[in-house]
Order: sequence, then structure tokens, then C-alpha cells
Amino acid sequence: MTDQLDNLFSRVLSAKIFANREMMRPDYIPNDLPHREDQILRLAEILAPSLKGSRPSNVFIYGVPGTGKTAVTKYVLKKIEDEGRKVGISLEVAYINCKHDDTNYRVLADLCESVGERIPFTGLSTSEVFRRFVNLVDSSERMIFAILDEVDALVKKTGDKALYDLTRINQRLSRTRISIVGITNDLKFMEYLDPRVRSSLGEEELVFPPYDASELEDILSRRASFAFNRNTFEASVIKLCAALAAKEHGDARRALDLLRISGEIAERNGNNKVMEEHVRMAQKEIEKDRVVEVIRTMPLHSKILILSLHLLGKGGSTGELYDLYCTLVKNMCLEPLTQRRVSDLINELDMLGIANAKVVSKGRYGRTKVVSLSISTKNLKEALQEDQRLGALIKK
DNA sequence: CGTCCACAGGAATGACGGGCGG
DNA sequence: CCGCCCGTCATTCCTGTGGACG
Repeated sequence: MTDQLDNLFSRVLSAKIFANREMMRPDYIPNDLPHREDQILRLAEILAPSLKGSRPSNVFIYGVPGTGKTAVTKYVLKKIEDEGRKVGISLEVAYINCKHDDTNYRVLADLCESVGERIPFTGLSTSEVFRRFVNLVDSSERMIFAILDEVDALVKKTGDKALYDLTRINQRLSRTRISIVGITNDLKFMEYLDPRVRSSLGEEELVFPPYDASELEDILSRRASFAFNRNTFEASVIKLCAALAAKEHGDARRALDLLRISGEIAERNGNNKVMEEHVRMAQKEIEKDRVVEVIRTMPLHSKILILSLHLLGKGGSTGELYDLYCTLVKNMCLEPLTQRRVSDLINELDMLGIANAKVVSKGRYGRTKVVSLSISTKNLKEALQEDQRLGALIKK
């Protein structure tokens, strides 16, 4: 054992692939954002009036995941903050990820906290938090930027009340000004909104197009030239990562993850060069980790449902699936959920990409949803192995 | 061309637990 | 400690519907 460990340590220590691994992490904000010059300029243009003490327009930013929306926003606001400090204007930036904080309450609570007020995790009414926020913020003169990242998650879940309140907040403030930057992955997001919110939130709009393969390649090679040591990767590796990510809607985050994990795999294997096969392994690993992690943390009934899906083999109607699920549940001496609830669970699985669900009409023999599992048995096994009873039921 | 199956999926409501102010 | 408000999960009841069959 000691030998093996020594061996491992020496391999890790002698690995010379990464020069600066931090730069490959998804939350790293680089100093240059290639192919986003237009957006940077445009956003800065919109927000710059804050430096002269007037309230900039609210901005709305669209773009599919991994197109640099968050990075550009953070980058520009950081520059503006710096500049504000120089000219002696107090600017505050509240960054809120609405996917993580997807209730009106938590968004407000986060806003409060970012201006320095501790708010109980729960317990107060939402309007009380709102009132506190207004009072606090207006106690002195300042400019606040509220960045609502992935704001579509919030609205889809709880409606646009919070947004409405926020857009109207300026009318209740006498000294402080708030400007809202909304970021969304959903291009049709505006349709969900109340027209009043739409017009005040969308004073300015900014679209981030997806990166194409050559842009991704450029981004990757720039980043890699800092993060990796010299001569540790082939140009073809970068090309492959870019191509794979371009297929996933031009997601730069995905591309960077892919490259980083490829590097890690190469390092783990004791190679001193990243090869194409490492990239392919990395892609499998990313997918596996995602799926396994998601399933592992699911509630029991969802797991049983997945298992039923697996046992059903190649697709089945909700009716068949529900029957199988019920017998499985009863065998475990549990009460089955209603069909209605299961229907929601199926949709959830579909959203997560674990299952495929498609409504099919069979004429007068009804309408149903044909569901099938879209993950490999191997990954399923790994995800369910913690639960003996479920794991044992997996087919060969 | 109307019927009618086998569900989809919306709305309302309830049970429950966490966490606060008082 | 109680009462309040919250979010989450679940149930019940319900209306809607694509298209093969007759």
C-alpha cells in the first residue's frame, strides 16, 4: 500500500501538465474575454452613466449557457467599480444567482445581505424583507447594481412579482438608485413577463451569440497557454474540445471543463502530454459524474421510478410504467405515489436528461407519454449502488 | 365526421418541518 | 414556548385533447 501511495504521490508531484490549474476552473474570470469585445463595450456604455451619479438603464442579457454572459457582466462591473472608487463614487454590486436562490424571499434576503444587513434564512414575511431592504438602502446615498443571474429560473418558479417590485423600487427611494442587470439562458423569457415589467426591465437588451468552433478554439488555446505548461498538449486536442463543445450549443464552459479534465486524466495516468483519447475519456467522465450525482441525491421514489424505467427496457407508456412502479413499491412495503405525482417526476427526469419522454397519440386508444431511459446501465448501477435493494434489481 | 380512449397537465388544497419574533 | 410564514412534497379533482376507429 505504501508503495502504491508513494508511487501515486511521486506521479502527481512530477506531473508537469498544469502550470496554473486555477485558470481552468469554471468560476475563473479571465482578464481578456476574446470574441466578446462588442458586448463588453456595449454593456459598459450602458452602465457608465453611474459614474456620473445618474441611474443607468436596466439591462437584459440573453444567451445560451456558456456564452460568457456572467463573465462579461462581472468583468464590466468590476471595472466600473474600480473606476467609481477612483472618482469617489460609491457603487455596490449585488450578484444573485437566481437558480440557487429561486424564491422571492431568498432573492430579497440576498440583496439585503449584499448591502450589509443580516436577514434570517426564513421566518419573516416577504414584504417585511422588502420593507427592510428599502429602508436600509435609502439610509444613505449610493448606487446599487443588482445582477440577477439566471433570472428565468426565479420567474418560472414564483412569477414576476419580485421583479415587478424591484423595477418599481426606485420610485420609493429618495437617495439611492438601483439598476438591474438581468441575465437569462432562455431566449423567450420576456414572454413570461408582465408587460410593465418587460418594458422597464428591458430598457436595454444585449444578446450573446454562441461561440462557433473556431472561436472556442481560440478561447481554449489562449487559456491553455497560461494554464498549461509548454508542449503538454497537441493542437488537435484543443480542436477536439472545441468541436465537441461547439456541438453542445457553443458552450465555452463546457469546452474549458473538457480540457481541464482531459489534463487531469492525463496527469493521473502519468502522461506528460494530453492526447485526444484523454479528451474522449473526459467527455464520458463529465457525463457520468453529472448523471450519477443527480440520481444519487434523488428521493427514493424517483429512484424506484428510474429503476422501473430500466426494467421496462426499451420505452413504455406511462400506464405500463406506473403499474410496474406500483408493484415495485409494494414489494418494498411502501405506499405508491399517485399517477399525477409520478407524471411530474417523469417530467423532471426528462428535464434532467435522464429519461426521454414524448407524448404520443394512439388515436382512439388514448394518448400517452412514451418514456425511455437515456443513460447507460453502468452509470445507473453506480448511481444506485448505495441502496442494496435497488441495486440488486438491475438487470445483468 | 363525430366519438372516445388514456392519459396530460392545471388549480386548489393540505400535511409537514424549519426558523424566526415575541 | 407559541404563532406565523415560509418552501416542499403530495393528493384530489378536474378539464383538455390528438387522431384512429367506426
